[in-house]
Amino acid sequence: MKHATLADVAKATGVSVSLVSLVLAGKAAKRCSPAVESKIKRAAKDLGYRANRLARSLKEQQTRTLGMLSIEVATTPYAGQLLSAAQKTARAHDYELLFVEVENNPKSIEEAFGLLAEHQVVGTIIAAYFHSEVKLPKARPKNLVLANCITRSGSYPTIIPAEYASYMQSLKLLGIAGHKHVGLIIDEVEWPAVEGRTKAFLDAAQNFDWVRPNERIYKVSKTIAEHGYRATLEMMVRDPEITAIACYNDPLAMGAYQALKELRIGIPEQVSVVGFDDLELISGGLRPGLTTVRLPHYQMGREAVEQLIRICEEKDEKPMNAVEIQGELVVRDSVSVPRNSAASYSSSEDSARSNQEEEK
Amino acid sequence: MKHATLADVAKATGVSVSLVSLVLAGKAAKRCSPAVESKIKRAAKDLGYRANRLARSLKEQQTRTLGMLSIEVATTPYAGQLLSAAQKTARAHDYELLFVEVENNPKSIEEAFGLLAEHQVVGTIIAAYFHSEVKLPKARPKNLVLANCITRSGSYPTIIPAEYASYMQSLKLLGIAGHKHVGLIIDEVEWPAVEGRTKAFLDAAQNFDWVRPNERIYKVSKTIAEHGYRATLEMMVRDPEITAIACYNDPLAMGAYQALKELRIGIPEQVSVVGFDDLELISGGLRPGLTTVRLPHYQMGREAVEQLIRICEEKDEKPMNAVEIQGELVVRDSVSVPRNSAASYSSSEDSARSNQEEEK
DNA sequence: ATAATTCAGTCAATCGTTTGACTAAAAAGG
DNA sequence: CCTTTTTAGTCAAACGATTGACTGAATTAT
Repeated sequence: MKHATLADVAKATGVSVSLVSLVLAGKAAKRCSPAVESKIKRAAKDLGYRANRLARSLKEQQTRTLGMLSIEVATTPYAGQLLSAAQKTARAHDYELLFVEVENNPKSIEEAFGLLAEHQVVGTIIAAYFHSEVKLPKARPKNLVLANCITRSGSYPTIIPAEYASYMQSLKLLGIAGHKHVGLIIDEVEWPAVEGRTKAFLDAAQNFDWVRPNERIYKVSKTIAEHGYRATLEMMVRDPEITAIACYNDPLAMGAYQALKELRIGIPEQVSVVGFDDLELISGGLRPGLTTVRLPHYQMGREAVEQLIRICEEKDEKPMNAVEIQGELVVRDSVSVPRNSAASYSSSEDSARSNQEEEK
Repeated sequence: MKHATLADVAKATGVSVSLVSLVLAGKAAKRCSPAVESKIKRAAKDLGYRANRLARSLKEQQTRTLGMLSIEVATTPYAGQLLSAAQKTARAHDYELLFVEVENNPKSIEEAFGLLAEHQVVGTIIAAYFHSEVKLPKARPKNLVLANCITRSGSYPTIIPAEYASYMQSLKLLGIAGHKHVGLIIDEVEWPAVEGRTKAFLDAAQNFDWVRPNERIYKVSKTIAEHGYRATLEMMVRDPEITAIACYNDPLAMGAYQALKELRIGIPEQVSVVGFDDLELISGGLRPGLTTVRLPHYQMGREAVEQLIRICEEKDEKPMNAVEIQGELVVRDSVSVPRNSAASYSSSEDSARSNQEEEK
């Protein structure tokens, strides 16, 4: 059963297609008598009339569809946030989202661009799941916004997390609490995110007079719990003065917890821990709850789409280049003031006290 | 700069629009000389011609767009899998995915249906992020497939996880290992998933002669680590004979780990643990690695789209109703044979041995 | 009474693509 | 040489919605 068209409504009402179109679009100013108008509206409703957007867009030479290019986005926990925000925001402006997943290479992206072109999208968002760099093909659509990624092959409006400022929030918390011996566990690969957070660490160290910060940066090859565990073990044995561990992300912090618990080091009584990302599953699931920073994936999705729509509708006077969105410090229970003295940690169980304290 | 159209290519080549269309569609059988044909193809390439799908679909009275209705899907870690699979599968068949997120109520779904109708989608998938029930509005699109959810308001092709069989795999592992005292931590809400997994537990109990299974089901109001922690604490204190804990999902298992570690109960030497879902962040991050079951989100997405396309193209002889997809047992290190004797657990630290053993 | 204006609509072209029907010229057949 | 067939194309209608230009009747103004 095909959908009702304007012609169907017109026939049912006994008027011309034009009039039905005008009335349903609310543009029948003085062209239609109230009686006929309501008759048309009734018939449209009865027939379940829905405008055919293909036809409309063809005539208007303009769709209301946005392309959403996701770079391998779909397999990560954050992905949904951004996508969800993008879709809802688009919807709120009466735009639709054509979702395409691509790989992070110019060829795959070019192919997707072509597809989107066939669908006459008016604008395109490229979103990555972690703050990364993307290489674009030579042929590019005209309205393009980047979310959570950057590119050197051109200058486009870009929405990225404020790595430095966001991370600084949790580091400041450590600094204010009085920590002087802080270790950092971070990815060895020089992502933009790594750069910003490392700089934040070093600046915080300077501001708060942290001791030997450069020697206390532990690099890992994968930012997963396992590596956080190993790095923490190494850190605490080599450098028992440390009273706080800043982790590049929550999975690393999860590993840090495991190492600290194994060493019978109380969190946060003996060592404070901060993470990054606020993966609720981890940060909310750990005991004690992990103090971390929530990255604004939802806002990034929203901002990106709003920006894109502004560009598409040419409401944008001066297209800005990169907007940084600040994360939000989520305070749970993994940070306290530093303990007084340095302990000597080995695998011995001299201080199982910490766990006792937790239980009371 | 508008896109090149058939007319542009025709003008550039000096032939009619029809011929260009025919040639580019490969339907110019005996209607075109080889010379002209290659001239047309050249011009099309040079101009970067891309067919306008709106116009094509309008003419053909048929799009190649599928609607993807996600029920609050986008905020969960699994979401991406399903979505990614769906998009890639659609792409592989030259279909596009129009992504819309909805709430799980008939009104929101009806609104989305309307939108999709305007875009003339040929088929629709409704996907939920956990195996749940959805209520549909009266008005429904004709080609509809459900993924990871069921409905009582009609009969549609449905792709759902095989809860019973999937969960049974991990329970069987416990049974074969020789466990007789197994506890279950499960959601108190009667989702389809809860039903299937509870039945699997009871059947496994029967098959393997587990002791008092009915008394060993612990219900939680939220399936998060915190509640798994509390349930495990209660379970182990009230019922110290237990040698294995089956958890409804991985976050609960994460909580179980925390409780067991706090009680100084070694995993898996003293108590084995199994989870469900295989949230890599948790299952791969815990120490020891959590043995769990991976739900086939990727396959569900793929199957759903393939099924839908088959229906749309009417290749489907007898439309099947519900297809259950089996999960995959992921064996890590949280299961071993049961310890010999029941210990008495309190918060005392008599058996810190377990942790020692792990480290050697 | 006539002209001007308003009212209540209709007409027709257009967007880009597809495709069955048509045609003019060339080639083949008798 | 005339007919038939093939080759190499063109024509035109259609899909559904939009909208400026138009029209015929009724109302108002002069």
